[in-house]
Amino acid sequence: MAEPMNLKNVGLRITQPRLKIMQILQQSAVRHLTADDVYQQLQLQGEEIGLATVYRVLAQFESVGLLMRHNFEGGRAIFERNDSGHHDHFFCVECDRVFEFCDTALERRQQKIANNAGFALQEHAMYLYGTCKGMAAEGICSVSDDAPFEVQTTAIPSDS
Amino acid sequence: MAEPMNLKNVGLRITQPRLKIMQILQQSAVRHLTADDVYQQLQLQGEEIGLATVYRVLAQFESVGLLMRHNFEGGRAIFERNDSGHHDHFFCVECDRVFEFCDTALERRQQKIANNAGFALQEHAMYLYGTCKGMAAEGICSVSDDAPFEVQTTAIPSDS
DNA sequence: TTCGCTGCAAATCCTTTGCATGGCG
DNA sequence: CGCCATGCAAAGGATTTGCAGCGAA
Repeated sequence: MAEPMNLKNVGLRITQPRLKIMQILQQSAVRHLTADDVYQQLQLQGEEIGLATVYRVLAQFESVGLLMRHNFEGGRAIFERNDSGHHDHFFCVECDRVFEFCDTALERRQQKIANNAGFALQEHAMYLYGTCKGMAAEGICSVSDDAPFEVQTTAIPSDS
Repeated sequence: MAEPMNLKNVGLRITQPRLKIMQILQQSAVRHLTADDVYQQLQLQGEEIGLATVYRVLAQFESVGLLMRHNFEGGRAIFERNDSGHHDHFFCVECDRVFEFCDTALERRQQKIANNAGFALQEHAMYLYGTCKGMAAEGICSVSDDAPFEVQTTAIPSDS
């Protein structure tokens, strides 16, 4: 994966709108963006790219695996670049931010549940909803999307 | 919980539309319904209840805990009666059915992850995607929505 | 040049809301 | 009888689509 996000690699014609949108996705410190977020960024940069094109390009990027589309609560789709391996999400209902984590014990447990039930597990999505540390302590969110919170715990017994 | 779904118990005025909608929710073999599914059922039964009322009543039922609202993929809200305790969902990508399960070890693990990170966990949603037992074995789904598959495992070590 | 891509606007889909009427308590 | 609830229609927000012109290969 030397070139994780390359238009040629996925068979899409190279156009200005696609290049610009990809640039925004790659450079954004915030990993979780709505279509409108991308559109706003384009406008800030003076680009004359229509919202319809943003939707079309994001859908194309998703279909070739460059992006993942999430459907959190609230109805709007959230796009995330697909370059950092699997992880789950924590959504702060107070500050509306999305944090990421990955817990291998949790992953193993999911696999085991599927196995026990005779299900062939392909993938999963887990969303935790609650209040983040900063919101609870001071009424403001203290964690930025730039440095998303991560949990990588592995060895804690499940029945602790 | 002798009367798990009773309008009086939750302080809602008893009206025909609410009674009819509750009846549909209670009698439906399929536990996961969209607002339009409910509306279609009402029309089949010859009821003159507007779609707006369906949405309003479902929202009220949700706010008093009779229903849960899910936002699966696809943008439309899915409502489910809240009479069987918390559970997570397994989607069979072959037969498009939804199964339910609840695993306490998984629940504990989620709580622990949140605790470690300083998050106040309010709720969560977990969706496993894969192929169900029947599909894998015979090409048809062997489990009906009427008798949803359940996993209640509790004591399996997380590091198996 | 060719055919895919884009912008714009209109169309869809799902859901919510305003308002006058109707029905529960 | 007083209000809350409902039906209808219209508004709203997110996303998709039709179509003529533009641009990459």
